[in-house]
Amino acid sequence: MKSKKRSECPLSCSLDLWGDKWSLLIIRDLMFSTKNTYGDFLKSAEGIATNILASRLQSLEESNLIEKLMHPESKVKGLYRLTQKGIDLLPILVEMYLWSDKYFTMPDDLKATIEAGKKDKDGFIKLISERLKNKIA
Amino acid sequence: MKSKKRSECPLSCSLDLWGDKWSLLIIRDLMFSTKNTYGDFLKSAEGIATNILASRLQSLEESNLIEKLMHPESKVKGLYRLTQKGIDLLPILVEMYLWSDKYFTMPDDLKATIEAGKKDKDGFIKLISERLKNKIA
DNA sequence: AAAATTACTTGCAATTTGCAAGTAATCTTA
DNA sequence: TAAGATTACTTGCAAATTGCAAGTAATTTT
Repeated sequence: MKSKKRSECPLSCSLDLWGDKWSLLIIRDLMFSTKNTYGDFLKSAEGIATNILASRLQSLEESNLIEKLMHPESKVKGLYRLTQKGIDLLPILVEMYLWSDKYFTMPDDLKATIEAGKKDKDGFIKLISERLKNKIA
Repeated sequence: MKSKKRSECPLSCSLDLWGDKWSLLIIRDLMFSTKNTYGDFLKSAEGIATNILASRLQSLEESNLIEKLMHPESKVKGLYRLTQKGIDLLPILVEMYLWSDKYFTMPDDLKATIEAGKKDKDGFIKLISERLKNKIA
């Protein structure tokens, strides 16, 4: 949460906001799955600790990458979603997936999606981006 | 250095390799500047600590993102350079710069470069990529 | 009204970071 | 050629962060 920037380098500034081992995984969940609550994120395969999750949600919100809303179905739950600033991280995530595809073995359930992103990157980004934008509107 | 993967998710696996606050800054230096020694990296604006630098150089080398060679001018110095695997991170860094350009103020000395990357992304990536590949060859 | 869910918070041990000082192997200079 | 300067690390230790196990508090369900 406290994070003064280490330099004026934009890359370094970006890393100050979301350059840790967990933040981008939350962004990923919001971007490519239907997860949008605290409990949803907890269930992700990496097994984030509850306190870390709370702290990351807070800092991502402070950085305006995500926002927290009332959950329409429950007063206990919150509902998180990406802001435009968060949606704009999509091209970075896509490039990360494409890099991964080259150097890791891809789980079967992701192969088709990656393949789509590889064949028509701009189209793929636009598609996902629009889908996310509709959630905001 | 010890880092078993948290899940099979390629994004998470990538973050396990270089998803910390320092690794990508070393990659950045190797990619966009002429820095290539331990001392060079130390001088970067962010002020990395000597032990962290040593530890990151080691883990990046273990992940085959960089390699350490003899320095042609001195036996004391080492010379680090990107491997092809490291060079392939370029599109990710470029997207990070483009995102930054939208949400941070860009230092003057970077504006021209970013502008080039924005106008012709693929051309820009190819140019830098070739330049780096020549160092390997 | 009691039990279960959901979203956190708290306490604490273990790991990682950051800082200041070494150290060791070259190089440079007088 | 001996003394000092460079370069690349390593070490020790305090401070910060992480990870885990237990709470807690506000709903929701039964």
